[in-house]
Amino acid sequence: MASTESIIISMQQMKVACENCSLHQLCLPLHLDHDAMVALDEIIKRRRPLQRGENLYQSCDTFTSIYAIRSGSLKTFTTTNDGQEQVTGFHLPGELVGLDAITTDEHNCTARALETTSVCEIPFNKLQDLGMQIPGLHRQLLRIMSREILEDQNMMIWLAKKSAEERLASLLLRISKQFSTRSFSAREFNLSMSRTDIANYLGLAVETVSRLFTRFQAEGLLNVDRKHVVINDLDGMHQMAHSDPDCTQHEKNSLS
Amino acid sequence: MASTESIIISMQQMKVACENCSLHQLCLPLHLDHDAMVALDEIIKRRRPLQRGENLYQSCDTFTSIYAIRSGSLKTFTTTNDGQEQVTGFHLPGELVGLDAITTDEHNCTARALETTSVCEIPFNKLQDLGMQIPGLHRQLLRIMSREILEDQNMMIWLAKKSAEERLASLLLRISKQFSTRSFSAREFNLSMSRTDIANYLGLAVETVSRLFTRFQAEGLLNVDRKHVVINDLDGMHQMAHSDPDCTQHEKNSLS
DNA sequence: AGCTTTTATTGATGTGGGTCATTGTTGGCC
DNA sequence: GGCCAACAATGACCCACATCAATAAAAGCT
Repeated sequence: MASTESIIISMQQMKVACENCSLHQLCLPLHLDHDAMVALDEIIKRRRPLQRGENLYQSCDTFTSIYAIRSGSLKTFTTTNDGQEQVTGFHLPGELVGLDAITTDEHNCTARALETTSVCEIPFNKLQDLGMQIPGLHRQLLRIMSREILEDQNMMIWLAKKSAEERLASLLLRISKQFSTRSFSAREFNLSMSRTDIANYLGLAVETVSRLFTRFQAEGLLNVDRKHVVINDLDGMHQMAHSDPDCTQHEKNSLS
Repeated sequence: MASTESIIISMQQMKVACENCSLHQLCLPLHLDHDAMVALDEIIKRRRPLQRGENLYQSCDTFTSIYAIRSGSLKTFTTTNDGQEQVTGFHLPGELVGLDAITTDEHNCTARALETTSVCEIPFNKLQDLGMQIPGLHRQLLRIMSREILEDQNMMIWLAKKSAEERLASLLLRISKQFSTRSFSAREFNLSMSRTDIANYLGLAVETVSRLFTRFQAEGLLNVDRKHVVINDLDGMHQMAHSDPDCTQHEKNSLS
């Protein structure tokens, strides 16, 4: 019995090794050799999955680690000084969170699971040490942060310039693209976040988001039943978002 | 005559050395020893100042360097696929620009001088090499990028949640703070950017910005004559912006 | 199951700020 | 100096989206 259990454990360990992880080219798209991968693997802490509503970290927590999302999803939000919650992002598998805390040594937002979510914890100090040994790792880290800056700037443009329908369409397309990158359907998925979170994130009222879903459905762009979304007309959605289909053209860069 | 000239040149060189630069704790707030400072100094290229309207780099230019602003100011902007210009930021002395290009190896926005502006060019590859030698430099770079992410996220919150008057008040306070950090007046300064740029950046119409200036003046918060601004009531401005006076609370972190 | 709480939808109404149009102001240039 | 181009200010009007209010439908909880 004990031996059976140990076999199970080792299989799980194998399964969660970075080298075998289907996401490793998403979270750290770096061509590491076997030894480097093992080294990276060794500093990563596995944790039990977070339940819906549980916090990965909270605002003002001391910064120690960044986190790669393996499955599930998170929202990050800050609380403004008048007590209002502001969602700063939704984070899907393959993304890193916590990068914004490096500068302050404490977290500036709270990361909360939107569903059962498992993450890899990467202690930042150890990652730094590893950067001394693995050439290119530092540069890769900078690349990832640079990409985050770029994405945030794109988000700023959306918020400054785009109408309600463009914002919602853009968000749905971003989610759709994320699913298809992970070999899931780009057309059919479940939203893990509430209408309130979506509205908050997009800077809109809940009612507006609700009405937009209804309208998109009336126009035949999608079918929606609560969290379940089926996009019928991806091209139409792109037109609605007024972004060219390949909205992430910067991802096709040739990695060094 | 030749000797006099060589003396002048060496004095200029001394003046622009990082070690003597009054901004070095702004652009790279790292406690480097003399040797490290000299090493950093050696990789930095000086260039002739940019004239108003000149581009430091353009969208799609190959990324080679990041730039620290010594004096003057820049705007960065992208051109959306329908040909519209979108200002993504105003950059004042002590700030680094070009960080968002690391991930793509080419620039994603254009940086244009709003007035006569001088910058230090820091070749990125050499900076990386230097990072191998100077402990803490890499971490410092990550810190700076992390801060940029944080600031962009704050900007996203403004755009998503704040009213027109809050946005303009916040921008004016940010500029005011920047001047006071450099030991200039926090109350009186000249805006280097046009109303159109301000409006574009804040996601507002020019007319709205114009009306807001008029209203702020009528309410006694400030006096404005074209580009010249005198803030009469800093506290009132902070109330208008609905941000606690120390809107950059994360900057008071104890650097390692 | 029945209760309460949370979340989503839909309609009626109001308003902040966009759009359009006009005029005033400043600065560059011949 | 006078002309022109860019920039700024102000008013009239309008619409996208917020707000308020009521209802419906899930989701928890005991």
